[in-house]
Amino acid sequence: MDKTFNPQNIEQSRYQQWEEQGYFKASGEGEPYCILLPPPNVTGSLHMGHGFQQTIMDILTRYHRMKGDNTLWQVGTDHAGIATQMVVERQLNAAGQTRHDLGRDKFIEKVWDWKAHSGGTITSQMRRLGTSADWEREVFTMDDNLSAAVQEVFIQLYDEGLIYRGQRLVNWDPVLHTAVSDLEVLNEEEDGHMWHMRYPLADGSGELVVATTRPETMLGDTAVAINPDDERYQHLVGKQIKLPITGRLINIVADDYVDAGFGTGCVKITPAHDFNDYELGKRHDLEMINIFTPDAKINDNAPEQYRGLDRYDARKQIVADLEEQGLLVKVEPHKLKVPRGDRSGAVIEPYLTNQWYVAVESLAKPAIEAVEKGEIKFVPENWNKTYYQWMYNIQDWCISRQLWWGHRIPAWFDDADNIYVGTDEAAVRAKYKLDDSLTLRQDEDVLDTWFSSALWPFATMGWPQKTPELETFVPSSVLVTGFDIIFFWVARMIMMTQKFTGKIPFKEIYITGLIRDEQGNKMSKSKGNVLDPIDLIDGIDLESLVEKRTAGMMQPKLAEKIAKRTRQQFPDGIAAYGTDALRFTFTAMASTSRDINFDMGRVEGYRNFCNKLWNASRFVLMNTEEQDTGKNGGELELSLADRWIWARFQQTLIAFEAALKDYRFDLAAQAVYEFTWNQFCDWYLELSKPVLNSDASTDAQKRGTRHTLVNVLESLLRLMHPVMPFITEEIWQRVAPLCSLDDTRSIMLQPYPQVDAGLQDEQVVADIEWLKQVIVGVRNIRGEMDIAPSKPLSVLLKNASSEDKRRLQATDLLLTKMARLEQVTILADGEKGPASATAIVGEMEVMIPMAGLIDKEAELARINKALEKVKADFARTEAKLSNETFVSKAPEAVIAKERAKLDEFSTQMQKLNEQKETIENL
RNA sequence: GGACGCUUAGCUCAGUUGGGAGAGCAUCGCCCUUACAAGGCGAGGGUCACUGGUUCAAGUCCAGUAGCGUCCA
Repeated sequence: MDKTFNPQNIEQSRYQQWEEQGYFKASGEGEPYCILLPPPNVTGSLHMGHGFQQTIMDILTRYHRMKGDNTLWQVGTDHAGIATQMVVERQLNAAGQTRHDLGRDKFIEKVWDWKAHSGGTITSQMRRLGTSADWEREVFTMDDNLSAAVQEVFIQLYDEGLIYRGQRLVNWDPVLHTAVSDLEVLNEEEDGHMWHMRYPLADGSGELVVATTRPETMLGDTAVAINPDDERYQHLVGKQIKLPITGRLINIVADDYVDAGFGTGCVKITPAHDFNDYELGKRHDLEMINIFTPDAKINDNAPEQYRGLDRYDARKQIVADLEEQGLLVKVEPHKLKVPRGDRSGAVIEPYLTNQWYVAVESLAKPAIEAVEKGEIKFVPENWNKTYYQWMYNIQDWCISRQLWWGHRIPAWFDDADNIYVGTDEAAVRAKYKLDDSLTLRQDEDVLDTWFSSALWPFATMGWPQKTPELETFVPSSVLVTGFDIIFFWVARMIMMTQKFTGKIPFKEIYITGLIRDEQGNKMSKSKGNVLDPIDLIDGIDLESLVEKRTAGMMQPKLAEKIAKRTRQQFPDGIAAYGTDALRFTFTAMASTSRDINFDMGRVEGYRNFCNKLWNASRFVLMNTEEQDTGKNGGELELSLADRWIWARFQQTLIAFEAALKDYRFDLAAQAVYEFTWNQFCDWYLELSKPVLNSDASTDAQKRGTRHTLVNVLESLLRLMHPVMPFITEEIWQRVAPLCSLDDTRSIMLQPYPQVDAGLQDEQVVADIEWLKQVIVGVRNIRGEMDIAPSKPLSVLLKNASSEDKRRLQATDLLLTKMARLEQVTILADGEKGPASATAIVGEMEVMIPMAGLIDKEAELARINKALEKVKADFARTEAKLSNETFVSKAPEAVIAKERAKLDEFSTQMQKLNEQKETIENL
């Protein structure tokens, strides 16, 4: 084995073997356990959030597989309508073409070409993470069978009246020329202005001043609203305004929606271009005047001089015109929330169009109940509040998109715009008994990508066919995802799965935190703080990293800033930490918090942990390979240390499994880290050396220790395999032949370790803890007295009880070696011993005579420090116990514990005082 | 405006039904001891944001305040 752990040499070939051997497939035996991968965009590449969530899914998958469950991790990708269409369109544009030049069919062919060549990026990156998904079952949301499911669902919902077509105000992306759902719009605060404009009353009796952030929309105003309780304006209700520029007459209406304290208290109402105004307009039966083209240019409903102007040019013009007419009162700087499309970044325009909607109310009800009844549980539980809040206020879902790439809506229109829904034109004609002479045209639009994602839990299992998978893996076990798509996806899956299978889609929903940078900022291209998980695995040099972070930056200043920061933060680029270290980092950071600040220091720490495990394994192998490990029989005599490490392993296994059960991956990681490093490496390996290296050890003893070394390591590897698949497999392949195992193909196929009550032994644990205390006591004195670790010492034990003596006898060899002692002498009762530096272990004092070794002042200082600490402890405990209410009200056990503590502190104080006196008298 | 969350060591974070403040990294000493310097041994470091309440006992429960953040309107 190499002296240091080199992940690059092992990972990819191991993965290939696993995949080729078909180890990722469900066994078909045992309890079903299923995880659905939230399908990543086929255009996407792996980001830290994917890495994090997929690590967790893989831990659960590998764990349950080893536990013997019938485990399926269902993977696939999402066709990502807008994103994918944009990618391919951009390529066309670069070649001087548009999609319209090609036409719909040719364009879609191009998209499929693109998918065939570049669509596999994210799935190959997933493989680098070690994800053990069943790739043979990989699906794509545009596959034939999934498309059939989409059609089926659409048709059924339409036939039941749950899908309808209607004219509504939608979020319109004027760049992409499509409607988008509320969830695809990001509202961010931006600097803008508030224009105060004079609106004269029609009867010439005065004027109102309205404030707006969008003066250009005045061309579509159909009312001015005031609050009904606003005494300033009450008397004007019912009067009319003569709208400037257009000269149209509009009403003054009263509505609670208006906040009298905001702006001037008078609000211009543009029902066709604002969601609140739209609602208000419906309440007051106002006319809706659309003033924009699909490009957000002024249309023919506006006065001629503005037609064709872009909305922002129109704004300038209108403001100028108003000013000229003396109708502009003032302009103030104003911060406002600007809606932008999450794909295009364009300012979204509320726009009146015909769209398809799902009426969700009846679907939402059982979906809410499933969570209320506890059939579906959120982890952490608190997220159900977010879910309820959304579900109780759920709006009908706009599912049509004006795109080419996606599931085309299975609806046909005749010339009178009657709607016919069915799988294809022939089916439609048959279904509705239409005459052949009637011309039909199919709806041009496609469905929202999330519409197909919502069917994921059952469509991936073969629905609408009745398949065994549908029976076995619905509901799935747990959904691992981020809170950002509870609405987008989780809620919709629950609704659709219940509707079409009568079952819930999953039993638990584990909501992960969001990975941020080390300062808590969201990772984003524009901030230049994005980390690529693959770079953490393979490493990247500084220049490539800078290049990557600044590529395609439109603003040179920003690029410069990012480059500078990157050079500062990663002067040597990023080291290759390997997949296991990255996975362990994700695992250790998976606590209950909703934000996770990714700290590079921890990746490095866990890389070191991998190296530690690697080297510990080297040590084990060096001492067991080609030696008798008892695998073929022979007497095994287990030392105290051997029995101790087995007992500690049981504790670790229990803690690890309990943590996994609660989805506390951080605690699981901590348990395995602590055991491996602080118990197995720091103590057990050291404690095994005296046995292995001593001529006094019998064959049975050596065999026992070798057996323990190799078998504890083997069990430990299995325990941690779900977290760190590569390094554990690599080491296990060397270790397995030294154990009595029938099947050594892969650690993946091994059973998970089981708790063995027979190996739990509190007495042994206490004995070794005692030994550790004595050793640490001696080391302490060495450290603080500046005595070389290599110098052998003589030690006296004072006030040793029979238990201490028993333990000393049982651990004599270990103690001598580990503390580098040449002699251990037990003082007789009452014997004082020479002046010494002392460590206290329970009632016993471990003394190192000072003669020639120890500096009087230094030892006094040490004693004083210890005394002060004990005194403080004593005082606190004493105060507690002398409090009568404490003694009368606290539970017996607590009081007894306090009393015991007081005794302990008192003994320690007494001993320290004695020592102090002895040394002072020197 | 509504909902939710966070504030514990220099940094990143644990702290399970209330009962002697923890880890990793960083810092400071000493060590190239035959698994590991990506290491070993040891040390220092905290008014648990603030105020009040409940309790024998509060980092933990309750109320309020401040700061930060997320989502929804």
